[in-house]
Amino acid sequence: MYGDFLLVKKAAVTGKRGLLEDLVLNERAQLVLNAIIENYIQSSEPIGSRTLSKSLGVQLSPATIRNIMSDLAEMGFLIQTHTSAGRVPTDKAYRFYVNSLSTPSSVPEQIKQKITLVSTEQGMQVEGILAEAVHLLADLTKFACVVSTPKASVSRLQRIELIKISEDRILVILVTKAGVVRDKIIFVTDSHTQDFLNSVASFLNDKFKNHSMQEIREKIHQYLVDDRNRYHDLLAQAVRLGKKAFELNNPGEMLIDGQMNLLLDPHFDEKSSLRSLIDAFNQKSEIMKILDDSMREKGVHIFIGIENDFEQLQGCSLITTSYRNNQNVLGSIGVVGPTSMDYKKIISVVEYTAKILSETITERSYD
Amino acid sequence: MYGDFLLVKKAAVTGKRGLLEDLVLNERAQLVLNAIIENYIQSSEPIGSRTLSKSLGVQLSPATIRNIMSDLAEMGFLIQTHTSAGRVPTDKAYRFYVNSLSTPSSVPEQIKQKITLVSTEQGMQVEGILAEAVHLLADLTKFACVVSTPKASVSRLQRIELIKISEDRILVILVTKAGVVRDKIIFVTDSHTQDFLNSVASFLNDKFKNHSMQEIREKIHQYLVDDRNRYHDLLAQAVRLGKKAFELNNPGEMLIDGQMNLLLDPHFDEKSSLRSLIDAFNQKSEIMKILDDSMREKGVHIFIGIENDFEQLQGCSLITTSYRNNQNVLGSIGVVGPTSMDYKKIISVVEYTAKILSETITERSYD
DNA sequence: TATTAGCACTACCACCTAATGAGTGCTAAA
DNA sequence: TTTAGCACTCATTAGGTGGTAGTGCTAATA
Repeated sequence: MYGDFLLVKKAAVTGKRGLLEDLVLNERAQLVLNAIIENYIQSSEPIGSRTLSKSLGVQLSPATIRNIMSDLAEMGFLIQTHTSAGRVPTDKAYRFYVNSLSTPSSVPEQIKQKITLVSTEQGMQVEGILAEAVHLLADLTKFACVVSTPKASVSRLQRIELIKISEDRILVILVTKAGVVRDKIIFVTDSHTQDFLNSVASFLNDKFKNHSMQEIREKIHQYLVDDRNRYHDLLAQAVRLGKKAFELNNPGEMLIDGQMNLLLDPHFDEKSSLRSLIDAFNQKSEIMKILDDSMREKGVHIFIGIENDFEQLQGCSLITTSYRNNQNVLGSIGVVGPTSMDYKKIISVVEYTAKILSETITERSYD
Repeated sequence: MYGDFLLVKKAAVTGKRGLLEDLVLNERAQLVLNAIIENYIQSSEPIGSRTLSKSLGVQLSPATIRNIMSDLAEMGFLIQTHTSAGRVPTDKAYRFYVNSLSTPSSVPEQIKQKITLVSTEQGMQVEGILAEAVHLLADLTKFACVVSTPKASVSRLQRIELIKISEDRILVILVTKAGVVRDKIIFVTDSHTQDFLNSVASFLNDKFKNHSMQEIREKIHQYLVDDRNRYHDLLAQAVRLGKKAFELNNPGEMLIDGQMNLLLDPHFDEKSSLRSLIDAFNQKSEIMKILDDSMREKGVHIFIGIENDFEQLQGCSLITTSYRNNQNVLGSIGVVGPTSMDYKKIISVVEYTAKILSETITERSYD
């Protein structure tokens, strides 16, 4: 049994002796593993010991590499598609590889220039900018890309408008500080004049401007709990309409671009793996969930293959990060691609795109 | 030479003797051609004389059918992939087939029920309904589907709002009778108070409510041509702001759904034909143009293969039709699929979906 | 004259086989 | 511990075969 000689107690490395909580590979094994992964990312073909021996910087014979590879396979970092084939990295290997990427590689100047292009048009609003960003990202990465639109709930109110549509319908328009305009219809039992609605809107604007939707909902709830008879008619009506107007509205949208890119990727050429991806995209909610989660914590989030909770996504990797204005985190943007994607490159491109996106949206915010 | 015996002078058929403007196939040739097309639509495999002889209603020997097929091939209705293969319909054949579909086949009750599902949610706005419709259509047809969002220009004004964002930025919100809310930022050189903007908005609303955007632009232009000194300040400012506010805004969006469906279709399994389709979808403008065109004329529009002006689309067929509210034609909805699609079915589904979509949107309109 | 039967021919396809080659694991030597 | 050497495995490829679904042509038939 070789096996063990590749392992170094993490305790020894970190200096915390005796803790033994995890194990890491020795230097040479790492070298080989990384080389395999990077080769495979490039070629998409199983890597054999001979080819690796040549391309590897260090002088190692194929036989030695075979020994190392054999051990790595036993530890679950590599698998063979069949006995006499080269080896292919597992999800575990990619995880190891990604974790070992300490310094985020910088984005090439050429790509930076392309990303700066976002938002040349002056009048463009948030949704347009997002669409442009996700399209750009899809173009740069050649994978499928997604972006979640800002959640209204976290943003602060800039203004509310109430527009009478018919006797029982009122169009509510909410403008948030983040620059997002949302509209919805509410139904009422008794009819109001437009003048009256204007007064109500004016009242709500005075009262709630600059408050977050969450706060507003809470305050309205408070009013309702209080004895409503204490209030004069306008206020009572305002509160009642306000409750409906600020009710939790659309759960947030998601824009997708570049799905078709996946078709051209050699890793998805068997139709079976595509089918599940199609399902994943059709049923937006799961991807949405991942994007939502990645809003909560700063930085780039990476989900590799089986790490995804959603089964349909376990054949691919997601790289997401949040975007924000100067006040709040607004949403997430991300890439969906094969587990064998070029993590180094994609991570940096996603990160940089999100940065530029944040800057652009901050510029357009209404503060 | 057989050839000619299949042809009947159209003149003879229509009764206009001597005109000779076009030629049509004789009855039996039509029968065979239609059978080939319908078989091919089902099986996606070249059709041979023997199989056809069996499946054909009329009693005809394979040899006879071969003669007919040979002539049809010579006339450009059929091609062979190789010498000893069965025959496959050309775009010309599909065109003939589609033209001969006189009575639009009715939609099966089962599918009708699914289509009625559109718009269960009460508060949903136009864009949401469109998204639902295009998703539904993609699901029913198993092809890629597109829908263009309503052009603001044709619709009538319900209301305009002007919201001060910063000293030099004003958020314009346009609500149309069709139920579409559009927003954009305009830039101004001198600052206004929100109260002033309210007056301007109120003025514009009084003046222009129920007028089409086109009319409004013309009227504003008229004001500007007139000596502007004749007007008092509010009006002058209103006109100036109004001009910017009603300027031709976004060229209209397009929603796409079900692109991935095309991957599963046997006709697109060679990557080459997919590539051009990906381009077509990335460069939305061309498909948009087709949708725009199909708004101008009533009914279902069918573009088969090479009939498409846009080269990237010449490998597939488009079926589009417009949707409307009770006032105006608003946009188009359509399907993009292989040239060998089941035209009979797809046409009827597109038509019916557009009908239901129109009804739903009319219901939600603000008139 | 239109239709059909018969026949020679073609080319794809599925199947087999053998050769090739890239890869492995193991063992023994350095 | 590393490496060279060797036997082995298995996917891939090329060549060859028979079968089959198709054609075109010709001559006989209704």
